[in-house]
Amino acid sequence: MRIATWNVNSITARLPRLLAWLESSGTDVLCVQETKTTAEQFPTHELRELGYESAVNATGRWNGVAVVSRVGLEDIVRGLPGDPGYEGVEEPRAVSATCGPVRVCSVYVPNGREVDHPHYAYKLQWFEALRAAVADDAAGSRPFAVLGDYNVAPTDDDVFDRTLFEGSTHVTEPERAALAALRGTGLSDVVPRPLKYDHPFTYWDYRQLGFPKNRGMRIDLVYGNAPFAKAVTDSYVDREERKGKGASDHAPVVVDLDV
DNA sequence: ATGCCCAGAATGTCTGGA
Repeated sequence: MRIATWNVNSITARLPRLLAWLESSGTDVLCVQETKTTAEQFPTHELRELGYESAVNATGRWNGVAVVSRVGLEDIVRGLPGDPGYEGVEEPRAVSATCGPVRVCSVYVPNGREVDHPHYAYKLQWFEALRAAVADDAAGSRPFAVLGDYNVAPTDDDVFDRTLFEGSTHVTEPERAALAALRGTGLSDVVPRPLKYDHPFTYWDYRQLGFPKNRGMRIDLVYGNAPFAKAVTDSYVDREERKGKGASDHAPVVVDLDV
């Protein structure tokens, strides 16, 4: 089984590339982030024509997540129990589903903006809600993974130049502690192999030749429980999808499983 | 070559992204 996660930065803008990539890559289950649509605008019908069902949690121009599967889609849970919300509004940042033998949770963790911004406190609160929400599945015997845009670089090697990130979100100790707490439920980081260069970056800024200069970050992560991790046969970043006109600023992370 | 922000809502110019 081939599972992937991809922050598409608008599923409407990305639809031609998304449909082509699903077919060419042979992906069975795709966790999507930043759909930037309402649920009604989500391309459910186009995906169904390719043989994929969709579980969508989306409300408009910001955020939005989905699980797209051609191997079954059951027990859909939209949102996160205990989601703290931002400025009184719960945002569409999580959706879970069971796809054949595997359960997945597609997440779009809040950005945080600046360390002294309320959005940063919200980010840490959201991580704690995620930890609590996935603890049972993480400890279970069924293969389970939380896949998505975590908006945290787990180590200094996961950014192209650590000195440029001092004082910024995505690299702070509390954010990395939140990742460690999540791993503490029984999840481990399924680190992909890079297809080029030394580090498996998953995001490159659109500006200033970020991608050609490989000024990237690894912030799209796959955290799998022990049965999931044991089944992994390969994992890589499909950086080809970051190339050319009409690309997202994130590349898909692909995981192959023997399940 | 992988190439010097993009998307959405809106129609001028913000917000958000990381």
